[in-house]
Amino acid sequence: MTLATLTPRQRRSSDTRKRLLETASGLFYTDGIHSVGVDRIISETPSTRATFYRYFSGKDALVLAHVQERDTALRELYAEVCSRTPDARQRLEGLLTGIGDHLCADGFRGCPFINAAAEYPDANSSVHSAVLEHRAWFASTVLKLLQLTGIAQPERVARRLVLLRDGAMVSGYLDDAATAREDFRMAVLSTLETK
Amino acid sequence: MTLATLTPRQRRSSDTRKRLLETASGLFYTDGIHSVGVDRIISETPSTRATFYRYFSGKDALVLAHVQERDTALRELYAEVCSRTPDARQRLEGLLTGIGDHLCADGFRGCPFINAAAEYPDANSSVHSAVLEHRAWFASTVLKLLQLTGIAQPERVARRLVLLRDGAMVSGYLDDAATAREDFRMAVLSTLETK
DNA sequence: CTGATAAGAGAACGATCTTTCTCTTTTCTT
DNA sequence: AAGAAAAGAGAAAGATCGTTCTCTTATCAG
Repeated sequence: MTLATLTPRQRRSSDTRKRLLETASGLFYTDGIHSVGVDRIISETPSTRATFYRYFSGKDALVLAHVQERDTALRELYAEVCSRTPDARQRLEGLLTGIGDHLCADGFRGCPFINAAAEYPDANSSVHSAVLEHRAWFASTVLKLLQLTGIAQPERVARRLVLLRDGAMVSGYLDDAATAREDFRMAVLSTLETK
Repeated sequence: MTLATLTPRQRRSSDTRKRLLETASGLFYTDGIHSVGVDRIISETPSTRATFYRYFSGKDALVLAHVQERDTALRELYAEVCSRTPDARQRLEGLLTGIGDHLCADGFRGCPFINAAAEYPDANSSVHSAVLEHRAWFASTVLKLLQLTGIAQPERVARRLVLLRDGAMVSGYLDDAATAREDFRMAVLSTLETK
């Protein structure tokens, strides 16, 4: 359903929901999920409790929407990269340098999926499952790119790159971000070198 | 102060505190810090509220003690490794294979420091600072070992190994642990190869 | 044995959090 | 213009959490 098919009332509704979700997602990311209460989300949107519970069945649904929204945002960002660069090798480089730049961006506080998984250890949790789904998408995306570039042992290299990405996310958050970016860049280069 | 210098009463006291801390540390690690209340810790120790607040000024102090206890435990574990193997190269290998094995151990739920940092993003927090302190110790430990082995560019290699460790911790938690161990092992080997 | 200290047991307070509810106002549709 | 849908405003219930408190029992020291 595109935006044009919506009535103005429905568009207003979806805007309200989007605003609530954006506020929540930002607060969840910067302050941690369990540390942010519904009251704070509502008071900072601005909106009201009744409106919030009209769009979300509860906080659990909001947290799940937060993780899924981050997931779709990254998928769309990657789709943009693909639309600009048809070459697989360039797509891969754009993806990896994008990750490195992300570490140094303002307000970077680590990987939202890793952080969410830390707060939701139960593998049966819908939030935890959403994290695993995103990770599966990312891993398969990297693998496909490597297969297209014709690199040797694409599965092994793909897992190595994902490992480096996770480490860079942690290091960019808890160590110096610029150093983490450079270390990640160097590690990626030596990984992609023919061995 | 050794155990022999304590009076029996003091020994009993420190046992009670230790029991409370061990229960809390286990629950914090497996279920997340904000998800575990004081009531649950007390009911599972077993102990009572009054006793708990005799040894800890509050939950914040308990959380900090949890992180610090994990830190000292790892430092002591490393000291044991050092006492067994005097060679720096063997110490490094013991440290790295120990990390890999740790990923596959029962009840592994990721790095307790990374997880704690996800729940305490405020850099001024005592918990967050304790995480950074542990990471600084680990990074300097790896660097010293590399310097003793006489490897080229020890700072660069040390940062690479820490990056791989962080990635392995995340992957061991959210992906297949055995695969993460093997990927970590291979990445370490290619990092330590002379280039 | 006696006093002091530690721990067990549980009530209770205040704060916070999630959720539900009612009432009013605004906005869009017909 | 009239009715319907959405959002604002705020009270309040119900649960949980962190904390403090009193009272009793067990244990060790002198």
